[in-house]
Amino acid sequence: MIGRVQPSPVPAAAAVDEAPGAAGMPRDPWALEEVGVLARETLGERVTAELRALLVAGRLAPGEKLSLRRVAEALGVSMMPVREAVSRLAADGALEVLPGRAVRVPVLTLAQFRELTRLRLVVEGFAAEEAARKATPDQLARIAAHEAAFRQAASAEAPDSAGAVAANRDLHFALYEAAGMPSLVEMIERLWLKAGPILNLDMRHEPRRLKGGRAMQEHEKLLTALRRGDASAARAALEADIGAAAAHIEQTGQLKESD
Amino acid sequence: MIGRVQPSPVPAAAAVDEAPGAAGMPRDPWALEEVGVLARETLGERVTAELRALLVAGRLAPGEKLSLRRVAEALGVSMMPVREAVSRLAADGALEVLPGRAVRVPVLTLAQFRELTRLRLVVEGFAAEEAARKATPDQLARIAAHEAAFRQAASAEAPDSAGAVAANRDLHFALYEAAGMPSLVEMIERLWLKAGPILNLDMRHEPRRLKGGRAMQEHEKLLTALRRGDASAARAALEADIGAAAAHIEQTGQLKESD
DNA sequence: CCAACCTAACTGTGATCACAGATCACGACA
DNA sequence: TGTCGTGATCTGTGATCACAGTTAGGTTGG
Repeated sequence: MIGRVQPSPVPAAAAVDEAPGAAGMPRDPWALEEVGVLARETLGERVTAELRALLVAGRLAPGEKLSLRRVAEALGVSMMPVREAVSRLAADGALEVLPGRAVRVPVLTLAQFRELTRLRLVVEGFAAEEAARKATPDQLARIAAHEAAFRQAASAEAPDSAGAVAANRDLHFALYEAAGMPSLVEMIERLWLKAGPILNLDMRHEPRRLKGGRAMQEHEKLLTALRRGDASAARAALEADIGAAAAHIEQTGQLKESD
Repeated sequence: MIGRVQPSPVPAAAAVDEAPGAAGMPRDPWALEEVGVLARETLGERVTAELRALLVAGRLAPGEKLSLRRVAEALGVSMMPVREAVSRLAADGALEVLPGRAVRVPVLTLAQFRELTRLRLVVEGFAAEEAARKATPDQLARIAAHEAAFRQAASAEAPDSAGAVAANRDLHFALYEAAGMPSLVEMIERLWLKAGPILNLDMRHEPRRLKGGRAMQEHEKLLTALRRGDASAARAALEADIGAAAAHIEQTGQLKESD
């Protein structure tokens, strides 16, 4: 069910407020150069972003079926933008459309999950190395902030599972963006889109499980490695983090056995 | 212009002939299990595949503008499937849709091309290692066949540029599929989709340029490494192949300087 | 009481229409 | 002669309608 979608479908096209009215009297050419191109966000992109967020956050469970019409109704838009969004996500493998049936969140095979994990180790490990070499102090501070947020959310008396998931995601992607390679970040986003539903669904379900303690350790090692500019240590810490999470998922047995 | 699109737009829906008529009298249940689900290919997927093929083959030049209506007319379909195809390809970065203007093949910045090359070295290098470990004799034979085809097409008196491009693509992807990791292959396809237009447009333009000789050397080294199961040698050969091609592209100066 | 059929609701897919915005070319004014 | 305004044309985007296929539920026959 898509019922509990983010409750802000109505003010859809109200985000582009800074349109500078008419362009009458260009007396001050400097001011016009600073406004940027005011990127118009199409409805389809908006729906795509919405679904992506739900997927990486694990709020759409594997096997859950989606209906174009219901999603459209829930988001207050026509069926058209939803079709576009689903097309894109299906092309990425983040959703799958059964032949004549419905569109649903893919359920990963054990083999598929293991392949995904190996790819994450290769790609995200490379990103960690690169980030260790090129991260600026400002970026380091931002990563540290997310690490603190994760620690607080995960180690509190009443663990904030949603907050931990979000902080973990922010931490990782702050790291990856520090590598300064946009296409690499997109690549990793695609991997997370596929693995997100299981990974974060589980993390949301049992918040403080060994994932918590282990993740915090590795995050700390990662930070010190980044501060020293030690690429291989950063890679090792990140690989340990990914590996620990993957091992935990595997032993919960939420994965399909064969094809 | 989409004018010189593959000249087979008319027999579009004529490929799914093996529909077993009516399902009257299921006397032989065994036969029914073998037919598979006869994957119905939707029109949108067909158009997507068509455009993908054009892109990786370099038959759509960077900066070339596409029109949904013209592509639809050229392919003999409605505008709808083309929209879906363009949406998917745009999500992959293989096409880009300017805000209010048109959809066009992206023109890579020098920096973007270098990033893409680095990612290819990481990902395709990993695939080569994995293939060296797990390739079966049958897969090795297939790779060798493509290598022979490339050699013949590239070293002939009148070089067959289109054939060389196709053989090169087949060779590489036979290698990557030998790694036995489907998601990895998809990942590499996405990279080729982005880099294909420049890479193969150039290869098509000047067929026997140093790219030819160098590529054949590295392909040969790659094959011997695969036969020995030498993972690091296979990676080295592939990296040399990619690096040589990339260096050649850079020195032709077809890339935008900044953003 | 169980199984098989049959109907009604719902699925994604494709086509067509409507619309705001951008592009481009022609023509008028300075 | 150079430059700006202006209208026709074409762009992608979104909505609505139509359709074939599937699914699920209720009913009927055994």
